[in-house]
Amino acid sequence: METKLETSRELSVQIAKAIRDAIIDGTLIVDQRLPSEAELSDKFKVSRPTVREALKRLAAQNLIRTQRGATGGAFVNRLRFEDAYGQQITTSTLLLSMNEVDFETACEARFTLERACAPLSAKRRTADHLAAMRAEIHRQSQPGLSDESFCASDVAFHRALVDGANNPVLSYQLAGAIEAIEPLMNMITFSARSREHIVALHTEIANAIEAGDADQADASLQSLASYTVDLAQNIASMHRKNTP
Amino acid sequence: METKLETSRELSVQIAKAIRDAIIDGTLIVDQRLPSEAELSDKFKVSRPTVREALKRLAAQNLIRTQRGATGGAFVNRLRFEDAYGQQITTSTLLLSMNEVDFETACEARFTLERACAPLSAKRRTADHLAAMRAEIHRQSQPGLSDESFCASDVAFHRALVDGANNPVLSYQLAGAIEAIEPLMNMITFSARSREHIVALHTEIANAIEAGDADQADASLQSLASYTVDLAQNIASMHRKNTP
DNA sequence: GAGTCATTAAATGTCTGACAATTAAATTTA
DNA sequence: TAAATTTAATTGTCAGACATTTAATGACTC
Repeated sequence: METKLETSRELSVQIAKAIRDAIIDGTLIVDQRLPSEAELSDKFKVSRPTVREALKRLAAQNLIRTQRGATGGAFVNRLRFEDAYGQQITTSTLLLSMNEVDFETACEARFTLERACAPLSAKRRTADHLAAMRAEIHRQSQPGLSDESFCASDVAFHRALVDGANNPVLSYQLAGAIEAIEPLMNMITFSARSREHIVALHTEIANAIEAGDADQADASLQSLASYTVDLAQNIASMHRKNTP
Repeated sequence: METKLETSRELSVQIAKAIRDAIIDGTLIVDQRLPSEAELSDKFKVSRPTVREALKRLAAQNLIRTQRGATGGAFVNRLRFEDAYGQQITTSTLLLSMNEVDFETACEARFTLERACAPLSAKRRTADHLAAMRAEIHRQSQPGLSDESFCASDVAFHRALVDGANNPVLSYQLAGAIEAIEPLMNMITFSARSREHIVALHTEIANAIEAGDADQADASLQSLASYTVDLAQNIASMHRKNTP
């Protein structure tokens, strides 16, 4: 582990950086135990609270985990895709809400990326992925489903589609794009008619994926994209009319 | 801000969660000042070090920033795309190195996503984006360029291509996919001949983007993708032969 | 009156030292 | 041998203090 620190910035930041770098460059490997807090404060010549603040920074990024007790300590975490998903989604959600990205932009990003996955999914999807998609379509057809549940099912459908590409990196990257948009989608009220239309398009997509027809899947996804944007624009314009 | 805390987990985790929730649900809005550490420790009935550990967790996620001095304190951060890029790239890099994703998978994800951006970029790129791409091509043609610099320029070229789509959400999502692969690419030694080939393909792509020819851009990207994978596989098999 | 400089107060950053809680290993005991 | 107990190491938490930074306040000079 590198002991050299810059000057000027906060100590806990510098220490966190030193440890993070050691993890990234492989000096500290997965599941390896870091020195105890007392040893670290010796090593870096700072007090224990300062070391602890640094460790908390790393823990917040899932880079380390800590265990109490005799054989306890801080251990380098194996970053798992599921952990990273969570971070991705939190960050993406905040980005979308705080930067006030408009729905159209977010939607375009989502469907652009998703269409890119469709050909791979058409080739590689397993029966499980297809079953998951069909199950969500079925759920979406239930009358009396709340708008939130409908949206949640929509997200699940699209994640199954992306997972069908059988590329964990793609799934990871897409998770942010697909899930982060859910809060925005939740502002839409889905009429019975629009739900019907969406379910029909989902069915088209599932059929195309089942048949291995990438072009058809792409076309249906494109329809769904433009329909979704239209829907949002209608809602927005109606909203503007009602609250001038 | 919600004061209710669960039991059983660490206090600093619970406090961080309470504040994070307040930020996400809008109770605390951007640039708003949090109570001082002393007030927070009163409010949550914990000591100041514990509050500080909680704040460091949030700072590590760029959710808050702190300022010292008279009017200082912790403020809710407006999460900016550039901040998020950094997080994305760190996480993606770690994921790739620790999960030992093979080059082919990472490469497939990258080029799949990038090809999705190309049509948008062909339509919307500004002169600046095009100039950036040409500049990187020029850099890549310089003899005596180190492999690291060649890779860095490669990344810059592809980021310019993606940025040309003029969709910040896309740029954000792609940043991880493109940058995280650089460490893997750095393990490749580029011969003069392979550099030449890559530069030629880059030129094809730039020309297609300039002409607004999405199909040609896609085709060239596809060539580049398979060439890159081949290159990596040759290196890998040579490596296996030399170190049996 | 305006501008410059010192003072002050509030806040975070850091340190010291202590105790509590937890956990695995070592030790003792039946 | 096996169960119970003790022990030691480590993180979690606390209290109080001092250092550092920063902006606002007030005093002084021109």
